[in-house]
Amino acid sequence: MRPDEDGGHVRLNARQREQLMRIGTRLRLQPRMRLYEEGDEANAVYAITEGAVKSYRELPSGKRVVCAFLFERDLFGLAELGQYVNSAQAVTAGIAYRLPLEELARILKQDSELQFQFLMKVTHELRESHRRAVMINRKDAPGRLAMFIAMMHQRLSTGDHRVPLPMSRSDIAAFLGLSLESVCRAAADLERRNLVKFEGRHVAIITDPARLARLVATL
Amino acid sequence: MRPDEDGGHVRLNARQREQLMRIGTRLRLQPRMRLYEEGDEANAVYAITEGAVKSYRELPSGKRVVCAFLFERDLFGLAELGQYVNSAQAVTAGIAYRLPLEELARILKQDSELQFQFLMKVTHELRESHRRAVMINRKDAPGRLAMFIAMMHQRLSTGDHRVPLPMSRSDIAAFLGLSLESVCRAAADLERRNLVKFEGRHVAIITDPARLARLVATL
DNA sequence: CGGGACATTGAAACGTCTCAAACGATGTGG
DNA sequence: CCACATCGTTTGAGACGTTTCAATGTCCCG
Repeated sequence: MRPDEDGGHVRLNARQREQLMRIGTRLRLQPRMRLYEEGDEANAVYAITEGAVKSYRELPSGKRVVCAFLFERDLFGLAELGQYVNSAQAVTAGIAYRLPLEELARILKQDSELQFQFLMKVTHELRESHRRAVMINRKDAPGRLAMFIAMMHQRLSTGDHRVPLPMSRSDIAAFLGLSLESVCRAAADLERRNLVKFEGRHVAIITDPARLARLVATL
Repeated sequence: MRPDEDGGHVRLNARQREQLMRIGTRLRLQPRMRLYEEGDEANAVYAITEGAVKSYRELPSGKRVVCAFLFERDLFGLAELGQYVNSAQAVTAGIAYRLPLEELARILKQDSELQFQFLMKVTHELRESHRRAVMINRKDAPGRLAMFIAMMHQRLSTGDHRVPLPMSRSDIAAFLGLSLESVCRAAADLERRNLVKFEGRHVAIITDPARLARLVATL
């Protein structure tokens, strides 16, 4: 019952990939481009192959909660089958495939192996969501940000110690359940303690992996 | 592509239910009974038909984070396929079915309709997890507790305004990301404002549904 | 009846939030 | 080419609310 996994990322075989390509339409993502809005009728699922997307919820007060950041090989729009319950917006330029729900359902019912991969995928997202819950449980802003950076490092592994943070500080704040200002201060704090160094606003360099790891593990 | 849903709860047909019963073993849940531990090899999925279970993660510091409370018709143990990444413990007495992963996988591959129900179920859990994220985003303890009570009311609808809260205050705190004391104070606060009244520790009575709803919606 | 876990309440300390102001990059029009 | 407007970011100071620590109270089960 073990699928072809790689750090939680499901791998499709050539046939499956080709099958999806056939029903999907390629989408060129532009920064800030909206893919769907909360409340829209859900008629497609999306798969990213390049770039970054955020899934978020708009609150009556105008505040936002970012539920997840999605990157290459992620699937989204699946979490809500009648209507979308989140909105999705591109954070950077990139490429995504739009898979019409109708046809996708047909394929999934025929190819139980492929459907199983989808089940894996959602299961994995649920796991991620739980990790987020653990992260939010921390009370200290620097700790949360450290976990976030570690998470991004793991997800977007570059081999070295450079961690891309394509999203804005506000987005990070909306994801971590902090105010924008707290994120800034937390970043400054981590830098002051020589754990990470920021290169511009969208790259973090882990300067002391061991101590950062210790901070992350200090729950 | 719309499944037979009822407020997010997937309904299985008689054949499917019977199929699962055949491979499953009935489990009599006792309060505090452990179903599995984080790190154990995952060899079964569980379905509750009665009672309440919590899924939680133990942190190095000894603190706990409750990822979810599970009730009748919920499925759990699915979120982690190689090894369990959470622990699960019964909160009350009840009944659950243990579905061995091996046989379940066989059935799912044969019955793509049933597998689809499982996909729905996990998808629904992911949605729930997002709602939790929104709840945690609130900074005020009374607001969080109000949302929690509203959530429980919706999930365990009793028709009237009585809301069962089978779990302990600590569990609620571990779920909401608050300290035990804050939950108590929040409860006292809601009671002082005449929004809900507590009958013992495990029943909340919504005395002013309109104002409670307004507080819940004040995000 | 007593023990132990759970729950409640009080008082002080800490850290984030909010409000406000300055800073930096970016892009447009004079 | 520069002034200027705009957006996102950074930094500062005070207020608020939760956490923590500690003591007391309550329920449940042997």
